[in-house]
Amino acid sequence: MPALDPTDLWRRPERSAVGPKPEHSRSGIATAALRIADQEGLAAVSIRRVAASVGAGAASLYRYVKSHDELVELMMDTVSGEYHLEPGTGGPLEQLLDLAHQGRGIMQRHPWLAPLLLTRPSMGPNSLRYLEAALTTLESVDLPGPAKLQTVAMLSAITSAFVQNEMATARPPGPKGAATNRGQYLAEALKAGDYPHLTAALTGHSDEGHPDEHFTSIVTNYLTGAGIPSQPPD
Amino acid sequence: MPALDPTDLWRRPERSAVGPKPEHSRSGIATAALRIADQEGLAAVSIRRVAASVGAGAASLYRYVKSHDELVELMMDTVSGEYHLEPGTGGPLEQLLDLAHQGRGIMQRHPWLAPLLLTRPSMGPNSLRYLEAALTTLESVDLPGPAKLQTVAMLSAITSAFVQNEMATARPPGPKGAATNRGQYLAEALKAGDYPHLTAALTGHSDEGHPDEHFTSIVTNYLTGAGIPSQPPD
DNA sequence: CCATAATTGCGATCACCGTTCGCAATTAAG
DNA sequence: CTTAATTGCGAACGGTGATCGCAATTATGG
Repeated sequence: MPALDPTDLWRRPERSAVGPKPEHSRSGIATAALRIADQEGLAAVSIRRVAASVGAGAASLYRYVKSHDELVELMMDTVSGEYHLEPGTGGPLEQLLDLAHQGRGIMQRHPWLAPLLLTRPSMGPNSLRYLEAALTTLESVDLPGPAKLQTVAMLSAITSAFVQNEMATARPPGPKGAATNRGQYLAEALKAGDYPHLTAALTGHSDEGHPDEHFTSIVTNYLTGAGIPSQPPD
Repeated sequence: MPALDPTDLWRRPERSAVGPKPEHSRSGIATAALRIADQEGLAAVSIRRVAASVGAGAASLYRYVKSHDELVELMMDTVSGEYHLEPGTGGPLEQLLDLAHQGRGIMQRHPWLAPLLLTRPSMGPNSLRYLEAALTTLESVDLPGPAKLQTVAMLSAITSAFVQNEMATARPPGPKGAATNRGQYLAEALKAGDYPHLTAALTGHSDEGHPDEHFTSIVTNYLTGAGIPSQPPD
């Protein structure tokens, strides 16, 4: 009976017919929540915090959003609006590649996004618009519908995975030579003599080229393997 | 100053020299936490819940684990122990493919694992053993150390992404014809006429073959593109 | 013009969470 | 046998998501 599905958010009108005018709005709440999440992480996005940030009482937020999950759903759909979805040029592969790069940019701007994207795909209007655009890209490709969906989903998944890996690898801003706890422990473990290959792999100094090209090659590889052509068939 | 790094767990001895014998153990706590997470989801794994499950007071758990994060780290490393890491046969690609399949199995057995794996890689002994095995697989491959690490990390990432996508797609156990909320909303949105390609893609009945083969082809594709050979060079 | 009905804002409150503190009880070492 | 460390844990603190009830506000129908 209870509305546990955050997707219910999109079935409710933002404002109903009668009653006092709301002092706030979904978009206002969304941008406030976004600012907090971008700066302090998703964990800092609590109902009370967001409410205070827009100048409302804690309980008032529930007039705009039925649950914390719905708030997150709102945030996800809002950032989905950052895609530029003009028709685009090039073959299906090139267009999907462009979408993937855009997605990577969005996930980098909003570090909390990538993990969520895999666990709970959003179904808001902006997210659906993105999906539609991605599928439009595959219009000329001869593949069953579900396969196209799968491909687009895996594209997002790979992008998310890449970005998360990118972020986990990125060394935290430690300007001083202060050894991190993690590093200290690792050093101990390696000194013990087990894990010889791990030691070797970590010892070799990091030569990792430009991550942009790396990302491009991974995605291209996947799409090619999935049967997405670079040029539309004639 | 505070030990915020969950990795600190592995630097502490399980039992110290003096004092009364502990009534519980890390592994006991881990298995209790695992049972709860597997059955009711990671959100149900609270300190109090796990403590009660092993017959201890809530505050007592902190004698074994310094924080909730460490408890999760303990859980992750424990399931990492489910890998079978015998040397294995075949070329590097085949061996990595086998590890990926094992990983998929583990993530399916423990649905809470996949999302965590990307966000917070574990560094416990079992996790390191896995990493070592994966790198041993690449012994004969001529690639710089960091590149090998990247490859192994992306392999886990892709596997996690695939499993999460798999689970999100899997229809929840709705035996009756009861339309889910999500479905209802989607139907409405599609009926509006926007999203024609999405509609088409969803209308086409799902013909998705065996997901095992799909997974194999995706991973093989990635590994091949990453320069991992099927047979060791002579 | 006014009464009605719906809706908003929100203080108070509930249950639960992670975490800390202080203390009695237990144990190994000197 | 004394000492020092360690365990188990009840109680408490601050924060969380969520609910309830009520006063204030508003568009609509009579």
